[in-house]
Amino acid sequence: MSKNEYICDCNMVHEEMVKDTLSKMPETEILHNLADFFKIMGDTTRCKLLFALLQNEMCVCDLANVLSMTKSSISHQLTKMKDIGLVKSRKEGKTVYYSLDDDHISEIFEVGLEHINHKLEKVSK
Amino acid sequence: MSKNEYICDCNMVHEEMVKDTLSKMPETEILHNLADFFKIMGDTTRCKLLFALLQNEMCVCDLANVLSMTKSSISHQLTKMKDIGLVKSRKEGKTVYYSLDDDHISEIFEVGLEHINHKLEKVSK
DNA sequence: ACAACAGTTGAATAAACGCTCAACTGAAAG
DNA sequence: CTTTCAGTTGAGCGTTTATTCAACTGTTGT
Repeated sequence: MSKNEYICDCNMVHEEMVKDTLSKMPETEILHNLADFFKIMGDTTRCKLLFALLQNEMCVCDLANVLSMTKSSISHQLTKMKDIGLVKSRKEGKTVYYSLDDDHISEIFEVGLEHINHKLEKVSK
Repeated sequence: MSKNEYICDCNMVHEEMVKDTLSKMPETEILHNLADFFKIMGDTTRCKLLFALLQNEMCVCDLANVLSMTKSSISHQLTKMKDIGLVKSRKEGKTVYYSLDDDHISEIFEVGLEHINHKLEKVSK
């Protein structure tokens, strides 16, 4: 693999390491799904929804009141979260109850929260 | 807490649960930081960068070649990742080496990857 | 049959975001 | 001192995205 096979216009390249990393890189589809998954978690409104659903199964009205937002915007966000497999829903009469879909979700959410608290502690010292 | 204290225009509210959830809800600052943190992980380019740095410390040129992208766009993304505390850097002459900042990062990345693989397996069955 | 209400949906708008380009900084080598 | 090159930076462009608004669906109670 000669330097001119590389796309980027630079010479400071550790060839072996680059080759090795490329060989281990997961498929684009997987990385794309992973990024979409984190992207859905990457919004304050949806983080609040996740936290609420971490405590209890809740209906759209409950969530709208917890977040002080309209049913419409909550519903829009829940749809996205459901599409990506973060939450699931269950209908009971007129009411739709939402809950977390999978144990990985709460694990990731909590490790993330731990990380943030750890960072904030560091800053305050 | 009477129903007209709620902001949302609906009656189907489990008051106790809503009150309880509100009392446990982390500070806005924390949830905002958490969301920003996940948002930064929520991009295919940055997920690739994280995966690469999970293998080895690398310079901008290495990363540009691994991702087949310009140094400029890689540098822009690394700046964001550094701002949020995902990566750290070290200068050696003209070269800047980047690496993951914290063990939480690799943990969250790997649990996320596990989650995605788990989902994909389910679909293929 | 009809009113009331939980929830969904689509279009519209404004803000946020990623990549590109070009100019720039600063360290190393001649 | 000048050239070279790794890396950074800011403006500009097109795309994506969260919220709002209004209209709609479907279930319940009268």
